Amino acid sequence: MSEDRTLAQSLRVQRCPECGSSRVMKDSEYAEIVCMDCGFVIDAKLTDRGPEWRAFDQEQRDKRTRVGAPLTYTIHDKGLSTMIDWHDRDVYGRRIPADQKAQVYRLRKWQRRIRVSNATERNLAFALSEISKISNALNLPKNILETASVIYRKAVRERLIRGRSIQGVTAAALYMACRQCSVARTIDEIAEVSGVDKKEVGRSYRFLVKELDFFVPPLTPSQYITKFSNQLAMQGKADEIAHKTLTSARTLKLTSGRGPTGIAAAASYIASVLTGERKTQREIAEIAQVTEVTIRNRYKELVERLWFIISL
DNA sequence: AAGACGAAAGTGGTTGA
DNA sequence: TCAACAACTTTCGTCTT
Repeated sequence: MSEDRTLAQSLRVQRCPECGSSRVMKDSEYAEIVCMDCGFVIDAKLTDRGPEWRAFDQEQRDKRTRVGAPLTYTIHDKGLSTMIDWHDRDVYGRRIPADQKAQVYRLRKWQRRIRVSNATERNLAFALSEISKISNALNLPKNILETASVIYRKAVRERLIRGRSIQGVTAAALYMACRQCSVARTIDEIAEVSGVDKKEVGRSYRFLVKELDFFVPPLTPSQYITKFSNQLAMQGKADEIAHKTLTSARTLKLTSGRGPTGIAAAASYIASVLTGERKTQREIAEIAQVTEVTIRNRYKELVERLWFIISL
């Protein structure tokens, strides 16, 4: 009974948080819940972590509990590592008799060999550590790391890594994960910390999107606005105004075809002026990675069309 | 003197023949 | 594959605060 309930709870996802579609499907082969309309990966680890037994008293609980680290996709064997340590001692700390030492040594050797057995495993182990490194450097949340790991595993399974640099693909997978989770990070930032050429990251990214048949929702300026106001240390009020400016701009069709960073930067600039905590164009340009000229152009367009809305 | 403004030329990526 | 194209950048001179 409780088994059914916990499973149902873990699968109770009715709507895609990204596009609101109710066509949500469980892809058990890849252990994902995926939105059928926009491709958003709603949940990537369909492991039922709840206990599949019931315990009526402490004794039963102790008896039935099994202990283990949670599964993670960020370690090449999903965290299911067993290591035989190098002490020649048994579980009670007693020395192992000489005639068994050779056997323990052999076991240890094979354990090591099995863990990272072939080239694919080594590749995976290296790539996943690389992903962790980059995501740590960028202070990315853990779910991004997991998503990126899943994407990379998928790429490996589809044999897409051949002929491509591991670093390039890891960076691309991470960028993809950011996009999937609506975390505004530019290719530049990822290229910077991963030490991979920006073009290479972009190429790999496009390749992955095409081959894995992913639909990646386009980055919206509003995601950048949140990021910018954080970096500019602006107050919530300014953030709010910037978002409002943006929605008006969208209804006036001023956003299509324009780079989202430029629009977000301009909206942030307008907000900074309106709230009185004025930031220079250069400051914002620096953070937004666009030029002052672009901010000025967007700003001009926005003000021309929006001033009457604001004055109303 | 710093910041804002805008013109003009240059750059990298996309599109359509 | 190539030219046309729009968005964006770089550069630089001028105006404003």
